[in-house]
Amino acid sequence: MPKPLSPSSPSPLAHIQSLPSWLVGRVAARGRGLVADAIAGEGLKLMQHAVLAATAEYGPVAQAELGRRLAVDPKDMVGILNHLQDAGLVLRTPDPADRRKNAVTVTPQGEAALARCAALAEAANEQLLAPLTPGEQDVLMGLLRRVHEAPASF
Amino acid sequence: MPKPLSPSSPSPLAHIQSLPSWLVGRVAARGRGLVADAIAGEGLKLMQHAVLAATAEYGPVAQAELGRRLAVDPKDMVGILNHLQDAGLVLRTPDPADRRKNAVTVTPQGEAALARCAALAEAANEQLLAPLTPGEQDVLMGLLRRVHEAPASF
DNA sequence: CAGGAATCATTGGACTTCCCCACGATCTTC
DNA sequence: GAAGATCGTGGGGAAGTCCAATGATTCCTG
Repeated sequence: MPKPLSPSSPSPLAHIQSLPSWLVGRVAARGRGLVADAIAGEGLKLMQHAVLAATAEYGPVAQAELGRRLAVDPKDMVGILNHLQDAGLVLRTPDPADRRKNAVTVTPQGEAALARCAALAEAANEQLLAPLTPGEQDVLMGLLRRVHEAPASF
Repeated sequence: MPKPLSPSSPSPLAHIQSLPSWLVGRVAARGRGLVADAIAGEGLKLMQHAVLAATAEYGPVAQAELGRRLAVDPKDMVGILNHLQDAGLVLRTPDPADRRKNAVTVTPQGEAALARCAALAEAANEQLLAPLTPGEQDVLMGLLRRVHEAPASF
């Protein structure tokens, strides 16, 4: 029995699957999987990589500040930083100016791991966008950036 | 003309946030939230809405087939259909041709709820893509569709 | 300066998605 | 008929996201 022909008629499901939210969700799931697999060799998850990068950029920074930048829940930030600190990539130091805060800094090992992960993540993203020409990739990124930055000004 | 960054990139976080996987993930999260809030009034979750729509399109259809179309785990499909059936939106009937299968069909109430949800979901997506002109929205959708359908042709 | 509001890090719990395994019933193929 | 695959249904678990609450601390305001 041959498998059914590809459905191209207008219908409820086609309607759903043509919704931007559905499509962008599927693409996001694939991109997440690709990058996660790429940096898995470094022992880091997506958010751990992102937090490591954010820490490297913003120097000594409080956890809450990291959470705001990356849209990560404070609870999850604790676990992420625990893992990064156990791996020796990041350091938590009491902030002398505000004893509520932890001043998070990147260790040299953290910077080395970050450099490796950045290359791996970039390769994974090239794979994700392989169907598009470089010019189309720029267009896609520009549109996504506008959609992203419009509601939550940054 | 963006060229690849050297290993010692000056801004790791900006690098991460400019990755397509990150950007598309943020947009997907926002889209998911918008649509979820929109159809929450109908008592449906995202996947329940999608399954309802898929059932409406493919007429009497087996659960496994629905799961394959929507990339939903068979275990989760059971729970989704249980909820839809308890809400009177969907009907499970033994398939006379293959008594292993359940022929899932949409009830009239299901079609009514689907129509309402479709309008709500569409409104939420318009809100998501509001920063773009209609033409830009079409471009974005076309690019996303190509990225989505390239690796797993369906 | 005192007291209330806000912030910080942390913990707890709930929900969702995805994965592996297993079972009985049923269909397909040899 | 027998072997293997498929279907629906469960159990259990890992991971990600979100909300609520708590004790310590800082900031704001009167």
